[in-house]
Amino acid sequence: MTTQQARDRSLPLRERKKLRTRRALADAALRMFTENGFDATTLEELAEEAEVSKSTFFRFFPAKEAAAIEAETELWTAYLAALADRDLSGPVLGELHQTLAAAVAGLDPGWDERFVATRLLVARESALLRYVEHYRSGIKGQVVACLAGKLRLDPEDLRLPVLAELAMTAFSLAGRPWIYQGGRGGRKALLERHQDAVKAIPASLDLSAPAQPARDGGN
Amino acid sequence: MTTQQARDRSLPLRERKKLRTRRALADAALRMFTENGFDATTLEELAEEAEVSKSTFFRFFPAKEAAAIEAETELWTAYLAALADRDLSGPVLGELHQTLAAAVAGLDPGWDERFVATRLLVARESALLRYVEHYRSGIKGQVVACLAGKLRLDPEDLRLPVLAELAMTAFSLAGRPWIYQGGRGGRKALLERHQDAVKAIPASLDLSAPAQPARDGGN
DNA sequence: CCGTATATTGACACTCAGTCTTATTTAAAG
DNA sequence: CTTTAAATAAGACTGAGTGTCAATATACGG
Repeated sequence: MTTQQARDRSLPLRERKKLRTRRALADAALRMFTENGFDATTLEELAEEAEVSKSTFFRFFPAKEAAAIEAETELWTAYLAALADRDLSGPVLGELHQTLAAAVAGLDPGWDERFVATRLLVARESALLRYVEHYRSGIKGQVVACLAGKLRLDPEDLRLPVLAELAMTAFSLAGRPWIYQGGRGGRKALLERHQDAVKAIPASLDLSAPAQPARDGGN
Repeated sequence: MTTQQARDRSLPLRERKKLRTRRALADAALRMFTENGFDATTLEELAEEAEVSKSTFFRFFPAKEAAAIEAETELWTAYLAALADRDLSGPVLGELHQTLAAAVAGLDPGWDERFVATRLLVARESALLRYVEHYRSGIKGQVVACLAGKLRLDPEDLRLPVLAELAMTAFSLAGRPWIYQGGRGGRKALLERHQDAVKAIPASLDLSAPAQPARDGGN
């Protein structure tokens, strides 16, 4: 289901075991939270499912929520790595868009399915939504720092967080309808939606209200 | 320190008491979390400081974090109210900017000071940061819904969340340096910074990297 | 193959946020 | 003053998250 590198002979036995445990916990979390609900699933049950103790769980994940969003984590980790490697040239928003697209293209074959399941779960469980928002905000901060370094700009330059925000927002918004269709069309379809969302950004700034709206309530 | 309407004779006694209790809890939270740290302050101590029981605390606030960010809550509540009342005409981003400025202008005289203290605390305590991020995200959703109604657009229109995000991001970014100067210049200075941040939005989209950067590492 | 240093783990105790129930108090209305 | 409805205090209870310690498994040098 997850990355197949757990049988990789290149890694020492100890590391392979750790990877397997981590995957077992993440898979169990996604499945059990989806089936029984986040609150109704206790950590002990989850740990027992993966045949480890509660203490071991916390050696792999900093919180109950974290185990459920591995697919999200893989995505943004790949994004940050791709960004660090990239030579930027031309409009930065476009570069961020391409970087994210490249990161998505390089993910595990099974990632699509897990990502859809993860985001459906997150949309249902507010505790997870909160956690993901905070996680993405941390990523955004790292993107800003990376960009400031590459572009030799003041890290306080307001344009950087705006761009980082827009790039991530566009992707997340693009993902929403894709997810509710069960990921139809695979990640190729996701990237097309992402493209559209990026185009919607300058269009947003041009959005105007009619000069004199009918004034009959509105909201 | 907080709103002075607690002695307002127009309100029934019971309501006045509730307001006083709420303020006592919010003030105690801001002060105690700042002095002793968020984790080191238990709910029982906080409740005892305000001379109520733990159960009462949870009748006023949904979480320990919520009591510390009343100033933030007042701001965005006023923003939503101002937006609901407003007739939109012209570029929407500019309208959101003006709406927020009007909301800030209408807040309590003591709000500035509490807001500075709140945001300094939030920046220090990651649990509070997480909570605020989630709170603002909920506000953003309400802004999108309100805009969709007023502009008669599909609530799924990607431009709406982008605009809502940009308006809030601009304000929060503008607030950062203002806060670290202790709110120097009052809310007038804050609104000037806000103005600059809004201007930085279209400038962000134009930001380009040099065609061939020196390629010497960067980050 | 064996013994030792070093991670990794399980078991357990502990704190505290948050929920729930019940009995008591207090404001408002008649 | 009495009745009614709301607010509150007190305290039991659940479960997440932390810290400690002993047991166990792994890597590694001989």
